[in-house]
Amino acid sequence: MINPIGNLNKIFDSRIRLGVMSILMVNEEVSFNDLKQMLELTDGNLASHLSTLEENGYLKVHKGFVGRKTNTTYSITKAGEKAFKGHLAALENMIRSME
Amino acid sequence: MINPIGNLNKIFDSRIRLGVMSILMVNEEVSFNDLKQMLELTDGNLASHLSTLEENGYLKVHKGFVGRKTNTTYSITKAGEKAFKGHLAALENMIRSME
DNA sequence: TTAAAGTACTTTGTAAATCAAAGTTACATA
DNA sequence: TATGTAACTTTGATTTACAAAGTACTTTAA
Repeated sequence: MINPIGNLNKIFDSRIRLGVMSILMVNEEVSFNDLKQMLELTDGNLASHLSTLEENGYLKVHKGFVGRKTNTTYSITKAGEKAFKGHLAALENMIRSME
Repeated sequence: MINPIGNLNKIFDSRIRLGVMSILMVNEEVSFNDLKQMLELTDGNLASHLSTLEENGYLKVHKGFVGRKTNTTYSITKAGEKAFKGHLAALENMIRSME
């Protein structure tokens, strides 16, 4: 039998990174503050998970303004989309063996 | 918006515990060694994850024999089944928002 | 009858991950 | 001038994960 967890992506073991990705799959661009509120996180915690995702090439950052306030938004990359879909497929496979 | 990761079960953040549970959802009883081989783990690592699951009431242990060799098997409890299904439902909910 | 091997752990020690809180930089508004 | 907001980074503590070694018991092979 093949290891049923071997295809799961380690980056997505974290519930927070999983949450960020699932939000960015739906929404083209989401701001730092929106993510923070949706996921109920402290600044530091969110920032560190975002940088993990960014370092892995799963999302990209846009620094802009809303009026005169700084506004950082995040969006998923092609690689991120692929990785996330791959992870979901692996989860599905793992669970499909249940039938 | 409601926190999309709030309903995920922390016990199942671990890929290994997720793997154990998914195996035990299919198979009525699985031995320590079979789990070890299926998940490709060291004894200690598997044992510690199993005891976490046991402490949470998600699986139960049966100590028996095969021939004259000791043989420990594990099976899922009702609570474990419920928790696992709940986790999967939470994952699905989180992802369903993608459509 | 020693020796080697298997089962199912527990213990030990280290490394990695997680997180809150505080500090930081930069601009904005009162 | 002082307070506020955004988006971090740094710090430090706690938790988690893991491999490796050790343990207790039994079995099988030499």
